[in-house]
Amino acid sequence: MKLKDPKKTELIYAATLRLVKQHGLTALNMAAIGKEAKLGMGTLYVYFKSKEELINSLFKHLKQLNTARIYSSVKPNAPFKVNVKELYDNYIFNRVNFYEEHFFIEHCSGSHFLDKEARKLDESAFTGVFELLNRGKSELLVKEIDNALLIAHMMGSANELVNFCMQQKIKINKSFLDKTFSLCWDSIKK
Amino acid sequence: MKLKDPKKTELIYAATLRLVKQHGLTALNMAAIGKEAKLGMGTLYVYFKSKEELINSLFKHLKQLNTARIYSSVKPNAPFKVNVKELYDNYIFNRVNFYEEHFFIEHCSGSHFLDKEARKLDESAFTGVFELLNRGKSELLVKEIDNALLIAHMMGSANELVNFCMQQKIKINKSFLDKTFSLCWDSIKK
DNA sequence: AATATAAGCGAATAATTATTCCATAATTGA
DNA sequence: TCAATTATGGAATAATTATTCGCTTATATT
Repeated sequence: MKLKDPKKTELIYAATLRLVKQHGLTALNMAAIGKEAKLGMGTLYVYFKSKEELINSLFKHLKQLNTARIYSSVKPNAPFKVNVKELYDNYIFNRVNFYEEHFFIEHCSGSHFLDKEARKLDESAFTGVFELLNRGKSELLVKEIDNALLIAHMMGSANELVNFCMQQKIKINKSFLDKTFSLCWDSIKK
Repeated sequence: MKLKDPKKTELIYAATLRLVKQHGLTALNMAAIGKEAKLGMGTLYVYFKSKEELINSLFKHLKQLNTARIYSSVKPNAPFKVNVKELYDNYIFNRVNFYEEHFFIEHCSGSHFLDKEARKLDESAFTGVFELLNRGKSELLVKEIDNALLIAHMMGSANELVNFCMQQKIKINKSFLDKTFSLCWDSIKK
C-alpha cells in the first residue's frame, strides 16, 4: 500500500500561508490551496478532513514552533538588560523572518475558525517574559507596573513596528533594533 | 415617492459591526446582516450595491469618525506634553468605547475587501500626530527617531493594551491611563 | 386624493466554494 | 511479480451565500 507523504502536509501549509498573506484569510479557498500547492483538490482531503481542520492544525503547529524559537538563545546568567535585549531581538527577528506565519496567526485569532484547543494555546506563550520581568523588578531596574501591561506594551510596539517595516519594505538591521529597543527599554526602566 | 431612510444605513452598519465582533469577518454574510438589522435582503441592496461596497463604505465611515474624535479636543497652544497626553487619552478612550469599530477596522485591513481609496484613508489618519511630533523635536523634547517609527511604537502599545483590557474585562480609569502613558512618554522623550 | 416613484421584502436564481467520488497511479508487503 | 491498499487528481455534486426580481407598500408631489 502507499503511505502518506509527510512533505505534502508541509506543502499544503506553505501554500496556505502564501495565499493568506497575499489575499487575506477571507479569500482563502480549497481550490486555491490545491493549485498553489500543485496538488489535486481530493489530495487536500486525504491530509485534512475539512478546511476548518486544516486551518486549526496549521495554527497549532505555528504556535508551537514560535514559542520555541523565541526563548531558545536566552542565557539565564546574563545581566538583566542583556536578556531583555536578546529576547527583544529574537522576537522582532522571528516576526520578520516568519512574517507569513504571524500574519496567518493574527488573522485566525479574530476569525470564527479556531476551536477551543487552538485558542487556549494562543495564551500561554509569555510565561518566560513574565519571570524575566520579575527578576528586573527585584533588581530595581523595572518600573512597578503589572507585568501583563508591560508585556502588552512591548509586544504591541514590536508587532506594529514590524508590520510597518514589512508594509514599507524597510529592512530591519542592527541599527534599527538598537534604536527601537531604546524606546522599549526607556519605557520600562525605573 | 418614498425616500431612503438614513437611519437604515446606520442600522445596517450597526448590525454589521455586531456580527463581525461576534463571529469574525470571515463569517459575515448578507443574510445574517439582514436578519440582525431586521431588514429584508433586498433592502440591503437599496443602500449598498454589493457586500464589498457595504464593507468599504462602513470602513471609510468609521475611519473618518475616528480621526475626528481623536483630534477634536486637542488645543494647539497647550504645552507639548499636555497635547501628547490628551491625544493618548483620546486614542485609548476611543478604542475602548468603540471597540467593535476598531475590531472591524483591523480585520478589514488584512482582508481582500478594501479598495484603494479605503486603503489610502487608512494611512492618512496620523498626519496630526506627525506634526505634533515635529513640534516636540523642534522643542528638543523628543528623540530624533523617524516619526513613523515613534507612531508605530505608541500606537502598537496602545492597541495591545486596550485589547488586553478588553479580553480581561479590565476597566480603564485615570490611574491606568497615567500609568501606561508614563511608558509611552518615557520611551519617546529626549 | 390620486399618482408616480422608489423603498421594502423575501423567494428565486446565480455564483462561488467546500466536499465527495471515481478512475488511475503508486507503493508496500507477500 | 502480483495483489492489495491507499494516495492522487480533477470532474461532479452539494452546500453556502451573493445578487436579482417581481411584487407590495409607503410617501413625496401635484
